[in-house]
Amino acid sequence: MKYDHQKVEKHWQDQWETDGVYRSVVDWERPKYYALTMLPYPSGDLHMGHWYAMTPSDARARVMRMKGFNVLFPMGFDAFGLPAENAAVQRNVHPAEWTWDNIERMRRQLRSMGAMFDWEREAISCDPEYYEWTEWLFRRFFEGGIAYRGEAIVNWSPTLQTVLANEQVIDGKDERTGQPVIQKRMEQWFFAITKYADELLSFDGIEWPEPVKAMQTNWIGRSEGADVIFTTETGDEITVFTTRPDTLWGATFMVLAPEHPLVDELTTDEYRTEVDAYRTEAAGRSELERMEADREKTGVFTGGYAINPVNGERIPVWTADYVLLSYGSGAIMAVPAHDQRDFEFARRFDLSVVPVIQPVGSDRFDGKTMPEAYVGPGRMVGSGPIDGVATNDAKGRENPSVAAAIDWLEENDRGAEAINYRMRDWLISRQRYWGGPIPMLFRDDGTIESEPTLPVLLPEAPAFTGGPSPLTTDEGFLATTDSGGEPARRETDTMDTFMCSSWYQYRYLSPHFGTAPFDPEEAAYWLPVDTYTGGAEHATMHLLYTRFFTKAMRDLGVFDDAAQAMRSHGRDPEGLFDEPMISVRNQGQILGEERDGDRLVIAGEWVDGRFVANCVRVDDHAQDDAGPIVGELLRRTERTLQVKTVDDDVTVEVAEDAEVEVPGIDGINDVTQLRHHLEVQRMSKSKGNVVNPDELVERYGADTVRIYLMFAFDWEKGGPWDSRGIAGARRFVDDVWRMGTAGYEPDAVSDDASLALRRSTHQTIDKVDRDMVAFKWNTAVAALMTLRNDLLDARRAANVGVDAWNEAVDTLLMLLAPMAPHVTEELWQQRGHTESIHLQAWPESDPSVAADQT
RNA sequence: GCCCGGGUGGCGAAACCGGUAGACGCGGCGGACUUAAACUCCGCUGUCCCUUCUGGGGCGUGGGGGUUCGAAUCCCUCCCCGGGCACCA
Repeated sequence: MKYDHQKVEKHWQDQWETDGVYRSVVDWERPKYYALTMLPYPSGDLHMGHWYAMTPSDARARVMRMKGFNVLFPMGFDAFGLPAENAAVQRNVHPAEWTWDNIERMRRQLRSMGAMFDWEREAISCDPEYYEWTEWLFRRFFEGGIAYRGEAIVNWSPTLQTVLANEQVIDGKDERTGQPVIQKRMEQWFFAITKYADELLSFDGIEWPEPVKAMQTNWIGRSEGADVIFTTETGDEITVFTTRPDTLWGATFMVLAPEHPLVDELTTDEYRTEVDAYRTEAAGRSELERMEADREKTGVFTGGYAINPVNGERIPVWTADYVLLSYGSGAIMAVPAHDQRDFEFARRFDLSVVPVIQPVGSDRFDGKTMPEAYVGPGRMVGSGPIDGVATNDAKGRENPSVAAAIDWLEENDRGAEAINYRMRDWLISRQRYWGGPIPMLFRDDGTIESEPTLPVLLPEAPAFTGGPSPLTTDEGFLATTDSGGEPARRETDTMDTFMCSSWYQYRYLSPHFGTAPFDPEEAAYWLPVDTYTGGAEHATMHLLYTRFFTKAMRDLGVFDDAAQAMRSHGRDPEGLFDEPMISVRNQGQILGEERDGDRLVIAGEWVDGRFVANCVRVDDHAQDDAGPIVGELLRRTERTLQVKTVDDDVTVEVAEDAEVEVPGIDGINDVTQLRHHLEVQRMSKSKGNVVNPDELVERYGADTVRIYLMFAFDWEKGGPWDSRGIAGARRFVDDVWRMGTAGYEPDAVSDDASLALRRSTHQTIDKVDRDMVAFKWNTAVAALMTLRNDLLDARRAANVGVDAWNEAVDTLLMLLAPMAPHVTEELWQQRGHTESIHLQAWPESDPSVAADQT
């Protein structure tokens, strides 16, 4: 009988739901395991990436369950956000309606996976019973001094009429829409994530991927050095941060960012016109231009002077846009002899260069002739009190010269040791409708208060135009009263959706709990999350924010009741609320299917028997006579292309300065884009290479899709989809089906053959167990396929005993159950077992059987 | 420029601690079944050379060098690909 996947999968999905097989309930008698996978945004349809991310996470959760853990594996939706508003504008449908429709469709698709989601824990961030508690956390953060109102130069998108976080701006453009972003000064709500910078730098006690830790460390950007106070001739103090206070004696000028408030004050009448012009120009310059590497330094003299606090020298103050207001104090001391940027600036504007480090064993630098800034070890010279002190490449106080300089600054009250971070406080205000309202109100006298009653519900909004948020004009929403009954106006901004997803792992515990963000009794048992799986693209934003949230919640006492409950159950809460997730695993990305090759039209000329191209164009519809060489790209190595033309394979060398045109890739292309275009295609609708999981599930079954996704790639790496390979996964399922359904009758039983099959069985247990724990799904499937092959051989020879055969088949089913839950359950029950295969104990290998025969 | 992760057959990949490179699958080739095709089944499949057809040998994990009895694996160096950060004081 042929395997009817549609019937079997439907049957078991219904049966499991009826039986409540996946309901997770607190049970202090059993060890817990909280498995979490990143919640999807309800964009419309579940795509292959969701399947790729979620099915191994589900398999892992199932393995842990068979190993005796009480497993929680919840699912929900990150449902606020801009796409819903865009849909409202484009299709005249309310964001709520669009979102809830999508959620309904995606729930159905998620069910077709056959995952062990506990749907009674489902949490949806746009549901009032969810965002009430996002608001509650905001209020708690406000009361606890974490949330504050501040003025900032923000990234304002004129297109979207909203402010964006630094993380959402790439190269001066909105990361999502690619629209330009300008700088604007506005009052906004911030979270003081920088208070936690040092704690966030520590990854003690958690097992996170090294690249994620490196990216977060990089992002936080801790630098050790000193704050030094300079005094201007106009009497203002300017504090500058420097990592090299030891080079202060070589500071020959100062530079302020063009936006720095003191620039105005310092500028003398003589230079006023020039400075104002420069500042206007700098303000108009896009972030992209300003960041452009290798750009020649620009700047102007303000006419003002400051006093170098270490030697009393009078040094000129310039303003230049290579100094950024957003880093440090927006002002620097410039030491051109020992900083390459300052050096370039000094040379350009003919400012003096005074070396204060002398490399051991070489001549003293001459400031007039040195060709570039010197950064390296040596001894301090011309540096007064720290003259002669050794200097090396170490950072901060580890470097003797830096330590000596800090000591001198502190003794003489001219500065102090300081630590600076690249990370800024988290700006959470969004001028949008479809988000959680910020629960704050403004009284007539300008004072601020948090909303006395939560939740603040989003009002029904009229038509969406894509302009400013409807909240700003909705009088019914705006007008309210403060705690004393006096009239007040509501905050119209909503919260960054990253806030919603920063604490959802806690709402999952008790999504309907009405008196706190989560039920302390549930939290006491389930927290923290044991394994979190998701994409590496969330390394710095989501994964940093959720760590910050957990630490802030801990400090504000949000976990106190849970800790109390833990103690009453005999579990020590010490350290359990410091980090949200013990271990994190990142999966790779599934790319679009590799195509045969692009058609290229190549122009150029023959040089010494090689064809050198000066123009290469990708055009899939090009005729054979469209150019000197027209054909399919076979291979590319560096600048050499193998091209298959109608009559021959031609080797083409692409000239260094050749023009390359690749459709769909903007900007200047070079020859590397050809390979990129050939092979590495993200799945996207515009490229027409999207593989729809629903169609595959219908044709091959969910189990086959799950097995193929786990088998065909190194999970942490991903790769291009190959539509042909899935047939092999289906053949495997069919073989398993036949072995599970057809009886086995041995012919001439041989003890050796029986033992060999048993050995294979127990070696497979070993291998699969190790691989599944290590998220090595591809080799786990390969091992199971090997056991399948051994079973096929055994059947053909009909020479193993029935016991060995049955042991092998049952083991194969149990080991496969986490990956292919439906077909294994069906076969398990057909083979006469009455309890669900998913409730069985994970097979254990007998080392004496598994041992290789010698 | 800096910081991560990679480079192994035609393709996806495997190789646990330095010990038979290429498991498993896809694709391909040959054969069986079929009127035919698909499905299914059997065999072969890194590469080159020799061969008495039984086998035998050379080469081979991006390039070059090193350590070692032995290197895909360790060290040095260079090249290439992917990702992140980038005038960060």
